[in-house]
Amino acid sequence: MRISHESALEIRHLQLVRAVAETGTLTAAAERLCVTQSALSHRLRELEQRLGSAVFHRQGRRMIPTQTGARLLAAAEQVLDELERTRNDLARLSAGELGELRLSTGCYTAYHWLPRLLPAFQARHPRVEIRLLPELMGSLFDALRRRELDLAIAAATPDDPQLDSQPLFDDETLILVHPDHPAAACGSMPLAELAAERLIIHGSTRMAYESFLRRRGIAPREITELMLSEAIVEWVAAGLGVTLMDRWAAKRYLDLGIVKGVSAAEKPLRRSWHAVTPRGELPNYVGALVELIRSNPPTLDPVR
Amino acid sequence: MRISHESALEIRHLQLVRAVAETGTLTAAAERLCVTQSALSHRLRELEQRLGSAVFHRQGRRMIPTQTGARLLAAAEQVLDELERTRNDLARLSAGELGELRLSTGCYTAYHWLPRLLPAFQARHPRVEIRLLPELMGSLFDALRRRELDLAIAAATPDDPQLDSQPLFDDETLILVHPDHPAAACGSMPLAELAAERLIIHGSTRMAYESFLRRRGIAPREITELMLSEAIVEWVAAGLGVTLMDRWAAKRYLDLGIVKGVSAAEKPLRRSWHAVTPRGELPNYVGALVELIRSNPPTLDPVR
DNA sequence: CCGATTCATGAGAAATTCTCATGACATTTC
DNA sequence: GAAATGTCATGAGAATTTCTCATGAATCGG
Repeated sequence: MRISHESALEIRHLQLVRAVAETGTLTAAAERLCVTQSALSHRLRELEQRLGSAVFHRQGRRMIPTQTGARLLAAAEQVLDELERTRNDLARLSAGELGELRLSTGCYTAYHWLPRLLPAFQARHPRVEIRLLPELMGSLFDALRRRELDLAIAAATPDDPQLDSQPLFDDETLILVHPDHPAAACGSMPLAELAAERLIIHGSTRMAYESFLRRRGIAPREITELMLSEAIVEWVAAGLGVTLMDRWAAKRYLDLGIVKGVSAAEKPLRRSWHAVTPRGELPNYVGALVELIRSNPPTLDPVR
Repeated sequence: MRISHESALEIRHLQLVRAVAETGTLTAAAERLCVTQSALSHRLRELEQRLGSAVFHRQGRRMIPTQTGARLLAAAEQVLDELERTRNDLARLSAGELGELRLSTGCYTAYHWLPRLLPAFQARHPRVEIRLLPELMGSLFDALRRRELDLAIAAATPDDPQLDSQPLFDDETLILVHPDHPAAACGSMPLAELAAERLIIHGSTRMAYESFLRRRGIAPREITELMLSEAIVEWVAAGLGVTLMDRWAAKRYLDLGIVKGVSAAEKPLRRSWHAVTPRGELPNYVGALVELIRSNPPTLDPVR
């Protein structure tokens, strides 16, 4: 059973107050609100009974706000305006014009190619804010499941019915060596030879590469971890070791000629990158960004 | 017939969003809002249908706001908080603790004695703002009828069923003369003798006094209008003429001895001041101020 | 003083919003 | 992995709210 309780102010009351205060009569307010005058009269009576005090003075045929009415009018303006703004924002949200896109790659890779795509994306979705989240609790996929993330770029595809995945682009991981390194001449290098090298590697990718090599039974002589790609390349260029780096991340340095990139001799180290999203309805701009990445896989060319 | 229309956001929806966002589940929210879980489930479904998009992600047994939900949550906080503030203010308004008291005397008289009463009034009604309105369209009584005024102090009582009136205090209007004036010695002066005098008078009271004298067939030799009581007194003290002034307004200058006050010889000029208010319910602090004035009629003594 | 306009009111219809009784699904526990 | 527990979803129908319609009463202006 539903108990009739001292229900508070309703939107309907605020609309009434504003319309009557602005038009000066119940009749005109009724027309504006598309109801009968009688309905508003009942509404007003109910409101005044609830409040226990008059909201309008009945001055002949005019309705003049009491002090109570004046305070209600102020509330009405504020509340109804906020609801109007909310309506607008929600419309833009569902049209995908407004929103937030929380993105992570779980490693440093996006820092290289994402900035190149942003101008094109922002041109199409000017009011969508892209937030690149570097640090997350647990794995990338957990964050997606917790809805703390809208999009993850990962080299692995998840086996989880709650997550959707689609391929973005393939890339080859090169071995970067000093130009005078023997492998530089022949253009490839057996992975096993890494055992004789010092491997210099980016901190954020260490785990991935280390386990990748371990699965092949390869243990580099020494692993040095640096947090800056440029520094890694300088070390390699100085002959202090070799590194593993995705082709498009390395391209800058290869063009400079200070290091050489060689493939793994057995077969190239290919990595397949995927866009992973939570299953279910997503803002359409998420799909738009994924499509933008797919159609403009990382290169150093400008994006149309 | 009532047409089912795309009604917008309701308070009820905002309460739902806030409660669910804060508690994390529909069930807990239902308990907080004192309805069944089923009711909230229906409400939420209806809201999502209206908006055309999900408000919460159903993540296992947790409800996580979507971007739409997040925007709604922001609106909910703002709107519900404003409604709470409104409730508070309305409660204080009807308790008379908060409000506005628009007061006018239609002439300058209140400037003399009202300030003396204000500290006592403000101590009892700290959040009531007194506004002294000097200029009004039409008469004082018209302003009351139009509800532009809460209280008028007038020497006349209105004959209008829409207005209430109650006596405040009586006062005598003195004739102020130069200490060497012949009337100063005997303490009174026939009104008729004003015909031989230059009457110096305050602009705001000119009309009242002039018609008062005319009704008695008295026309002063000359009338000079000044807008500052102090200036009027200085003129009288310089022997340039005489003036009419309420006793309590004149007391300051009488004490200084620079002018003398005498009564009308026929009988003292008594004026009966009244508090006039619009009929109907009034904030109780209006009555409080009237009572304060009645129990502390104008003197120059401090008010308890 | 009459006609036009306005707010108020009562009765009953219409629409909304709830509760109750379940079902379906996920998570935790043993 | 089955049972126990807790969650949201759903359909039907009751309870409540809120409206419309048909008037009455009061005010205003010529």
